[in-house]
Amino acid sequence: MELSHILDNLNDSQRQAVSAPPSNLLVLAGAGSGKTRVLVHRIAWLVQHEGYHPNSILSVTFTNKAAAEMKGRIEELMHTSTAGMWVGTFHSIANRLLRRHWKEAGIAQDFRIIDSDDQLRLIKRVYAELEVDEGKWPYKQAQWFINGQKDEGRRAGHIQAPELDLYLRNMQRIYLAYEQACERGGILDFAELLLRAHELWLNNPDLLHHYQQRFRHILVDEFQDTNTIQYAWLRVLAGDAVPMTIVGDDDQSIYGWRGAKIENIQKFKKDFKDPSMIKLEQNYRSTKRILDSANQLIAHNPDRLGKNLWTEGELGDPISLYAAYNEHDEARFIVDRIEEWASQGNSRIDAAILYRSNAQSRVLEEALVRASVPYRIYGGHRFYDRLEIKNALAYLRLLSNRDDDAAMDRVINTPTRGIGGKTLDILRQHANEQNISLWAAAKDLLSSNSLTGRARTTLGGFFDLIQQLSADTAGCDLYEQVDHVIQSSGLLEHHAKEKGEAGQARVENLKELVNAAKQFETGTMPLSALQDQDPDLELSPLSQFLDQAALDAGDLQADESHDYVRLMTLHSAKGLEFPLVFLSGMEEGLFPSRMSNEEPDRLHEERRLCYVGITRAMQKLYMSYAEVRRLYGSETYNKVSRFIRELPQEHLEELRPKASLSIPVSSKPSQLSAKNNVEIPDTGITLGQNVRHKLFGDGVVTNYEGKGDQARVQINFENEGSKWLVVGYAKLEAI
DNA sequence: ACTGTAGTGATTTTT
DNA sequence: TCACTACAGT
Repeated sequence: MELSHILDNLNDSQRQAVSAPPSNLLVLAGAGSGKTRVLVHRIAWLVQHEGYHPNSILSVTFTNKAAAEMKGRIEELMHTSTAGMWVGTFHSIANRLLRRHWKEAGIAQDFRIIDSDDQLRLIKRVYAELEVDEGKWPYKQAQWFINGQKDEGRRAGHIQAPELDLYLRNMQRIYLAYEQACERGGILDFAELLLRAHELWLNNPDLLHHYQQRFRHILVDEFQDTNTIQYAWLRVLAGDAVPMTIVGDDDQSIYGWRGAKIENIQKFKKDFKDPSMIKLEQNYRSTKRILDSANQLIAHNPDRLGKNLWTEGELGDPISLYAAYNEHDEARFIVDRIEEWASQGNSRIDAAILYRSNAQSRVLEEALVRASVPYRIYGGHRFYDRLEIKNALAYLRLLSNRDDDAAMDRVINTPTRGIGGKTLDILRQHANEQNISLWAAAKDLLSSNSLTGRARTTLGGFFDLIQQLSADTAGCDLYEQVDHVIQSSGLLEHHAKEKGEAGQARVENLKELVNAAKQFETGTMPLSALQDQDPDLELSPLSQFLDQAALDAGDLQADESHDYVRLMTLHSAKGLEFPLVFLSGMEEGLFPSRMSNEEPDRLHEERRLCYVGITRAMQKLYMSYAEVRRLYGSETYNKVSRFIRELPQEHLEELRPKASLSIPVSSKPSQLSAKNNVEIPDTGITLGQNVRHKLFGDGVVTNYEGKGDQARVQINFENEGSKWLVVGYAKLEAI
């Protein structure tokens, strides 16, 4: 077979990685070094050169987006379908295994997956059941605890809680009751999928052996993001039988706070047999100055595997640093730069504004709106997370599995049908006492005539509604089922009644859900990246659709327009690239976050986050910080981020050179009026004078304060309307 | 069932 | 500051 297409157009290290013998291999892939390319080409190499059957390849990613991209590129390169290959996220692959082997895994055949929102609701119910005081032990803390334990592979029963450790004893109690509630409802949360998949191997040696025979090679993307249970799952599956190719970058590990173990990369080198390592250091994305800056920054971190990005490309522009007076000034500056860039014939889609925390987006958004610049904020609510969608899905879940308490809990009185708190209490108590699901409890109470009056009527009404919906939609197409459910349940009407535009939007979303169901069935799903149906399994379309909704974000396709700026957190920018990038809020306390100040490891992760941010930029990078920032209602005066100081100064261009207007002011901060015509000492500039600033244009000097090189001049700029703007160290010329 | 108010807490997020 | 929650009152 002609194989040149697999190895052509690769650089030396890429080619080495792709064509390495099929044994354990670690590919240390720097940002923008073509790691997906290497993974895809390696799969093609294994199949077309080493003669592996496509079915014997297992390729694991973290996000659906990455999995979808990989599938697409494999098909493009190999001109074959990826249908037989196992390419998916850890969670979707775990789900696929558990759907097949639910018996061996000891779970319900029709188990449903719940997201963290439903998980929290369930935990709240457990609290009520156990009469735990929420004030003492916040719900979120229990959720954090449970997920953390599962990520480490620990069950509630494994925990050794000393009698005096009240925290641990309480958490264990909650974890235990939560486990039971999940068991009762046939519910699996995200962490449980992974834990069960791991236990599946441990408890069923024959099954493990079967899959070790089946998979001849395992490939893992973003290995630095694996947590303990994911590593363990891979470790057991691979054993000494299945070689692995892992790709990762320790310098881009930014998810330690949610359990990712950066050391898993080093562990791989120790735990797996004869691993070889190849570094991909040639970068095809950024200019030399950007790469040099990133390299020098990350060099401040200890214990790196070590890697230096280089490029054959241009030196490029310096990194521009802007010291804004406050967050509004910063936002205005960024918007001005974008408009300047757009006016030079560039597209706004090529520009991204990145920030450390979501709270920062608001001011930026305001500035964009004021300047009528189109933008889109990334992150936040996923399609399947919206209230109305979750409600609709809960009805569908209940149709698929009556025992799904999380679903029942959500819709039993949505829309309101007069089932009051008292009735619910009775129902829950009965369910707990009998250790049965809410649905079973309702059935019990209704048939035993132990309810009276209104409670009986309303609960009976709900019971009949679900049965009726089920009967009505038997044999229907999926989309008809969805459509029927949102209408007959009264959900559509309920949301339509909501006042304002919100109601309208919700109705639209519900219609979009029907549409999504239609497209899901016909296999033309633009909402989705998943499409990970197991051809060997007979799962109802509804179940498949619900799995999809649980495991996939359902992100809408990018807009038709290519003229909007993108705003996102540094975390969600990982894996992306933009010609023009702004890193905003480069201040101590914000970035690095004050929460990371205590532990060195957390600070290192912040530094890696900055490294990720810098390496997103292809052509031009701006960084900015605000001297004063309003945060949580009070003004904070932050120092410039240490990360700025860690950059090579020769690649930095300060848009406000400090030296150009250093004002030795010995007097107290002044409140002098602009009319006074007082000279600011040693500057030759007087209050009331007209000045020109190279970025802001013309203005009037109206005040100064501070002393020494801390002095600030306050200038009222004409083009800023009546706004006051204080500019420190500004380069000014008199006009 | 809806509405008002007082209290609270506030990186980062995928599945 | 502000957005979200729990709870009390109608």
